[in-house]
Amino acid sequence: MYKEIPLISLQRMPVYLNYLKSIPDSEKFVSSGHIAEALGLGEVLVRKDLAYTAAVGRPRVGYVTEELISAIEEFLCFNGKRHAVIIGYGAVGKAILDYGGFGYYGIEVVAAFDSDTDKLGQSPSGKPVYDVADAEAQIARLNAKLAIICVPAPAAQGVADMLVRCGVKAILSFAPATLKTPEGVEVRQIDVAANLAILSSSIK
Amino acid sequence: MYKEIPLISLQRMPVYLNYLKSIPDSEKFVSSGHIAEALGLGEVLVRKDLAYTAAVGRPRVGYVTEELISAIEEFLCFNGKRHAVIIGYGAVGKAILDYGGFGYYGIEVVAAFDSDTDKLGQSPSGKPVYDVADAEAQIARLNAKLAIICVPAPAAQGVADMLVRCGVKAILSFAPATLKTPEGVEVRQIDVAANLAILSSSIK
DNA sequence: CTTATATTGATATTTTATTATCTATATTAT
DNA sequence: ATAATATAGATAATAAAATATCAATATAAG
Repeated sequence: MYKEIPLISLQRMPVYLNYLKSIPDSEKFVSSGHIAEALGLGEVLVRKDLAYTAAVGRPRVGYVTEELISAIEEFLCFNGKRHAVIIGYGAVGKAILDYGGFGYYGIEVVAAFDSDTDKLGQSPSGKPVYDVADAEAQIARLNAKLAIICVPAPAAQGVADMLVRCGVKAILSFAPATLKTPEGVEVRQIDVAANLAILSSSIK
Repeated sequence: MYKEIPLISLQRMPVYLNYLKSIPDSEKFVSSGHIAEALGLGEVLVRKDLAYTAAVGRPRVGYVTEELISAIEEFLCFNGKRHAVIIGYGAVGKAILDYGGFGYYGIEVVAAFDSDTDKLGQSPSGKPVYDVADAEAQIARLNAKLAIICVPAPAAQGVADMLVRCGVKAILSFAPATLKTPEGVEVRQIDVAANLAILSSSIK
C-alpha cells in the first residue's frame, strides 16, 4: 500500500535534485545527514522524503549519489514527457519560452501565443509564436496539458477559462490574480513581487 | 505580547491581497467565509491569518474591504520602502527590471548589473544597467538590501557571495542552485521548472 | 423593544509535519 | 573473525498547522 506524497515533500524533491547535481562526481555516496546539513533540514525528514522515491540506502554508506538522482528524476517525471504552452509573449513569456531548464523534468515548452500580431513568428531559439486566436486548435494539435500564463493580471482569468476549454489540466500563472478553475484543473501561482515582499519583511 | 507570524501565514497575505483587490468597489464589506470560499481555504484559517494584521472585523458584518486591504498592505510593507537590485540582465533580469508590480509592496528595483559590457546602459523604462564590476560600490550607494539573482545556476553562488559582501540582507534567486549564505542573510528561490514539474505530476 | 442570525474572535480538537529514539546492518578497523 | 560505528529505516513523541466548536455581539427582522 503506497501512500500519496504530501505536497510539501514533493516540493522539496527539486531542492534535493539541485543539490545532488552540484555534488562532484567523485562523491559516489551521499548520506541523509550530509544532504540535511547542506540544505538546513532534519536528517530524518530527508530520509522520509527520499523514501517516497525508489531509492534505497545502505546502512553505514548512504545512497549511491547517481542512483538517488535517477530515483528522484524518475519520481518527478513519473508521467513521462509532457508538452506545455505559454500564453502571453511579453518579457516573461519570452524568458520562459527559450529557457532550457524544463527538459530535465520531462517537460517541453512547445509554443507561445499572443494577441499582438506583431509578435508572432519565431522565438530566438526557433520556437513558434502563434496568434492566440488559434490557441484552441493549436493546443489540441500540440497535445498540451500544461500551460503557463504570462499575461497581465486583468486578462488572466479569461485566459484560464480559454485554457480549460482547450483541455489543459494544469496551469502555472505569473499573473498576480486569483484564478478560478473547475475541479480537476490545478493552478499554481508564481508571484515574484510577493516573494520579494516576503523576503523584505524578514529583514530587521 | 505579539506573536510572530508563521511563514505559511505570511505567504498567504499576498493571496488575500490579490483577491481583495479584485472585489468590485461596490462590495463595502467582506467576511472571512466569503474570502475562504473564493480561495478554497477554511474560514477560521482566514480569520487567524487576518488577526495578524491590524484589521478588526465586526460580528454579523465582516471586515470593511478597504480597511482590510490597507491593513494587509501595511502589514507587508511594515519596514517601509526598500531598494532592490538585479544581478544578471538576461531575459529574466530584463523582465523583472521593468516589471511594475513591486511598488505595491514598497519595493523599488533600482538597477541591474551584468558582466557583458554590451548590455550596459539603460532598460526600456530608463533604469540603469551597470557593470557587475561596479556592483560593490553601486549597491552601497543605492542602499540596496534586497537583490534578485538572474544568472545561470553555475554562477549563482559566486554572485551570492558578492552580494553578502555588499551588505545585502535578502536574496531572491531564479537560479536552480543551492545557495549558501551566512546567518542573517535570507534566501528564497523561485524555480520555474520545478513548479511546472510539480504541477505536471498532479495530472493523472 | 425583542428575537433571530450572521459573523467575529477565542478556545479546543484534530490532523499533519517534523523531530527524536530505537533497531538492524553493512562496512571498517582490529 | 570479532568488535565498533555510521547509517538506513521504522516507530514513537513532539510541534505546528488546520479545523471545529462556542460565546459574544452587532445588525436586521418582526
